[in-house]
Amino acid sequence: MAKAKYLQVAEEIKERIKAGIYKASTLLPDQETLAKELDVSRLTVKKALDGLERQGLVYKQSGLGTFVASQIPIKGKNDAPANLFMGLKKEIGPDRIKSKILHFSVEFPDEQIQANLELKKNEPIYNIIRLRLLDNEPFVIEHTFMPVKLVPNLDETILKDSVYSYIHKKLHLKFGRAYRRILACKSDKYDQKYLHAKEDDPMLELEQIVWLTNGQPIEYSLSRNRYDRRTYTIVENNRF
Amino acid sequence: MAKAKYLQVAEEIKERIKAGIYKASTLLPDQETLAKELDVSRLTVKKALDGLERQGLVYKQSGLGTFVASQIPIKGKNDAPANLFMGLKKEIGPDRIKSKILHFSVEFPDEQIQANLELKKNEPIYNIIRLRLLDNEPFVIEHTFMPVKLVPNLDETILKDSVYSYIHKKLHLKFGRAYRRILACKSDKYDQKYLHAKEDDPMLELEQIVWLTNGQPIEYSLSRNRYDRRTYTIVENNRF
DNA sequence: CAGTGGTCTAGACCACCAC
DNA sequence: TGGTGGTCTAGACCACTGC
Repeated sequence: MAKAKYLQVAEEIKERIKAGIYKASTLLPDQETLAKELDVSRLTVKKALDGLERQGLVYKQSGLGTFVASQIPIKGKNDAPANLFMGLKKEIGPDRIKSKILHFSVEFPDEQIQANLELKKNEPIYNIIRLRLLDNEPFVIEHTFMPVKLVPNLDETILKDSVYSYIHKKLHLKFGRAYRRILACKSDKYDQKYLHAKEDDPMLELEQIVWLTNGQPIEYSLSRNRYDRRTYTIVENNRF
Repeated sequence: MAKAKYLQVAEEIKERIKAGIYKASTLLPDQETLAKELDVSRLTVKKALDGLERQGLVYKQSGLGTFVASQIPIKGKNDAPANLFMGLKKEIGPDRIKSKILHFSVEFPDEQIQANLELKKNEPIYNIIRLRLLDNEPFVIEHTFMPVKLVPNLDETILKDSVYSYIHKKLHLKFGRAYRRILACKSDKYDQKYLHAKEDDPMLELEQIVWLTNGQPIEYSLSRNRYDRRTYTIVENNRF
């Protein structure tokens, strides 16, 4: 089955913006015209534009039309979108990311993990600590907890490769939603040893719970970044 | 004019979840049933549920139904949603927030501000630094730049009260989208003096550009928080 | 006033899931 | 196989904007 029409339409319009056919701060053709040209209904065009508006690529003004949004001037090289559902390998590229396993065990969950992953006390979890290297430089320490029952047969090979790809492609599970918290904190011994953070260097931490589309929590994790290597970004639209 | 039906429906369903009529991890009535009960079309119900799904309150499974999402177990007292379009006064409550103006001037913008606010070099800006106090305790330092042409007649009274409320209620301008960056950094003299941060205390900074619904940038700002007083949270859904 | 996007409807067909 | 949500259509009316 092909992708939904509204996604194809969104893709097409996105391409045209990228290609410069529709230029920044100018009007797009109106929804009716686009609908006729692309041979879909107006509602399908609107749905596509709604998606692009949420992504910040266009904005609409009732009574006027739909405009291409201006470029964002403060993009930085350490920026990472805070709303992604993918692993580092996919985000940055498999060639640039290497992983070193600092800890890998199976345990019974303590009370906090039981609550975060909705588990009973005798349902085992993986306790994983990985150092991720970007271009062979220490980058992030990821501390991950996952229920064994949802991710069977996890091993060192998968941990070195890509856990997310294993979950998606082998187990055919899909991520649904996530709750994330971003905070600053002081560096600990681990950060100093593995990320070469100094004692008075701040750390940027991302704490998250990820749920599958069927509502089951599959991951609770903490990612600790050096403050000079990572920033998190959010594109937000007031209309939704 | 009353609010759109799909927003009223969303509100109604939200209330029922809060009231416990629909309980966590259980099925909602199907869309057709809800549509009949609330006397709207099925599409209107779906639109309402889409909104609630984006907010993380429910999740849908094709073929099964719509479920009430489980409670989030890691909510903390310093959590602030990273996707809000409102001032501190409205977020936390006007009684608990006080503001002290540390700096207020009108200037020509430097090159960075010109780029961030899409201004020419002779279009003046406000340069505002405010210390915000929560329950009379130092909380955030906000450094804000706004074009004078979009926000005329700004004065100390408004700065002490609520800039956002002035922009919305007096000037009738609406925020459209925002690009935000969250980062950790070291404390500077200002943080130490006004937020009583220690020299080796990390800071959590939010940098953002906010656009109006008509595409004009209205604000570039930096909010500096003590690491132990603020965390930013994001609810994200993989489907959108 | 004309043109734009926003909303809403009834009806149809499809994909997905449990049984 | 039956019931669920996902998509799509044609058509209608409304609200907002600039002229």
